[in-house]
Amino acid sequence: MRASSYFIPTLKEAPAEAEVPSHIFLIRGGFIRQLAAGLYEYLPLGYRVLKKIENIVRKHMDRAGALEVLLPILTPSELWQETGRWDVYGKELFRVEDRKGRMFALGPTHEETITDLVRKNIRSYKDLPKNFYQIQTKFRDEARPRYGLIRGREFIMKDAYSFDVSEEMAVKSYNLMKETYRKIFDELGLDYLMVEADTGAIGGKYSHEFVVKVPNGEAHIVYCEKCGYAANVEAAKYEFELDKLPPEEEKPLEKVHTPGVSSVTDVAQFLGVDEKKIVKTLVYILDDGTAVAVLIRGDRELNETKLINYFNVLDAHLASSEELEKLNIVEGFVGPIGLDIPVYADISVKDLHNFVVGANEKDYHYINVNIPRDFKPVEFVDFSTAREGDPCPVCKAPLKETTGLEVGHIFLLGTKYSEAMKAYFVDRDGREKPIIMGCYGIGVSRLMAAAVEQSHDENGIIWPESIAPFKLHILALNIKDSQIKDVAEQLYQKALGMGIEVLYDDRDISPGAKFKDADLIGIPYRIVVGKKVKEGKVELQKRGAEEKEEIKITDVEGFLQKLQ
RNA sequence: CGGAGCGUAGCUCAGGCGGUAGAGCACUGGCAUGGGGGGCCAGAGGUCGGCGGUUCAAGUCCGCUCGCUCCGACCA
Repeated sequence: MRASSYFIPTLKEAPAEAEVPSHIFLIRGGFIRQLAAGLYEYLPLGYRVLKKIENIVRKHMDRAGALEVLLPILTPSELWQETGRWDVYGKELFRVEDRKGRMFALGPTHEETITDLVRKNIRSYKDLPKNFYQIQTKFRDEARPRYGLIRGREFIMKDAYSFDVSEEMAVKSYNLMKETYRKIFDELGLDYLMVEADTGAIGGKYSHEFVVKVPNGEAHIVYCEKCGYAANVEAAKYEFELDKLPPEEEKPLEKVHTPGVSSVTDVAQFLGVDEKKIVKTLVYILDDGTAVAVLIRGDRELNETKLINYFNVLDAHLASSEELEKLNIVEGFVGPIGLDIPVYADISVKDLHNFVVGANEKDYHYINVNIPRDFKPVEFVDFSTAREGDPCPVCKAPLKETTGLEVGHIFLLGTKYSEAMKAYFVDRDGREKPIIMGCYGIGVSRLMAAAVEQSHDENGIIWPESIAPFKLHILALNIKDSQIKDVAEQLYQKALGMGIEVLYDDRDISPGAKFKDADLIGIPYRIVVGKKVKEGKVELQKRGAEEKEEIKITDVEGFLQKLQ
């Protein structure tokens, strides 16, 4: 491709709204442009990258035996009503009405549609297993689209759905996808982790996320370097035993005056005790309106996902001042003793002795509290958020913490959708049974951003070879110099003839501008044709590497062969 | 959805004290040049987000509205 007839509108300055490297460089490099919040246009260069990512995903999905389909983006509301998600999915669902008043959703994901297809066309165990996938534009009316391609309202996703006759077979399908995902992300050249995850609103039995390690990522991950355990903090466990305080003789319960002192730090300081001996009492309101108290040691953070899962609700929130008042609970001095609502305790409170809690009375705390002498929680549950340094739940080595960008998520769904939508098959024994499902997503357009987040420098993008828009960039530094032009032209034709994807910068602009653009665009290999042609030499460079290498023009062919 | 900020040339931004709009870069033509966004000359480009109000006069003041961004909540 000749740069002079191509379309790469690079920018010297980043648009004011771009904050993160992938957003800045994809816009500056002429890969994408923004149309509206969360909506992006893929320009020729950007679309080349996107297609490369798609094709790598497609190749590995096909090899795994998955069957590519294309489902309508518009999905009738009736299907969403069947699974209850028309209401549950909430405002994130883009809803549209046709001229007859029938409601549709712009598909944010396609469990309903594919399950409908399968229930209408699969009747027997002989038709299973099957795994259908598609690569398609998805729509989610995000409350807050941000960071360019990382969180858009319209984005490209690969979504796959497996259908099996038994849980055992479904696990096999799930594991096959797990391996397939590894191959995909390996080939994309990304540094990623596969982590245990929470299933969230999609539901199901268990799930794993694939997370690209980037600074300031949205996903918080803990992982163990020793045994390989890794999990999203939403789902992460840790081995609490190692962090327990030593046993103590029980002292008599005492109420102490603590005027205006209510935060853990303040109470610990005021009473001169370790934060680990202060127990926080958090009042949560579940989505059915029930209030529960949850105790957790002062140095630990509560994990709302664990709480929501334990109580098997869709949502829960910390009680507001008004809600506390209605319950007759004294804000800032809440404690388990004499509380009228059910009290649950995090495992961090188990075997804790002579600790401090609020006295349910303004400006008072109890000290030397002991279980079960002074109160008895309904149950001890793991409610706390794992963090760096906590012992690994598998091997007890200290956990590490990192942030990342979720680029893939796989779920073993079980029968959630097949039962709701009556997707049954007739088994070998002649009985009708629900199909066991799994679903598997990859954020294709987000991967483009993830690759840039992970691979760039201050001058621009450094594309992994597998997804670079072109493999080779030829710069003719002075196109008016006929010798330079002839040599560059020759090399370009030769590369084209060898089937190498090459971008030839034949524009009549200054050398500096060409170098800057080349760095910004980030094509892996570069041949610079300049003054040295007079000595029969050109320069080779690899994007991201400092060194330049001068080689004889006659030797370029050998270099090109390596790029084929 | 709560909080905050910003909308002036293609991009980055100035002008804010009311008096008919500017810079740098980009763009067009010309000249000189050619190894890291370089120089000189000339030019084109704007209903100052929109609607309404105050005023002799509004980019500037007031009200409403739309859009974009950031923090948080939320998020397969």
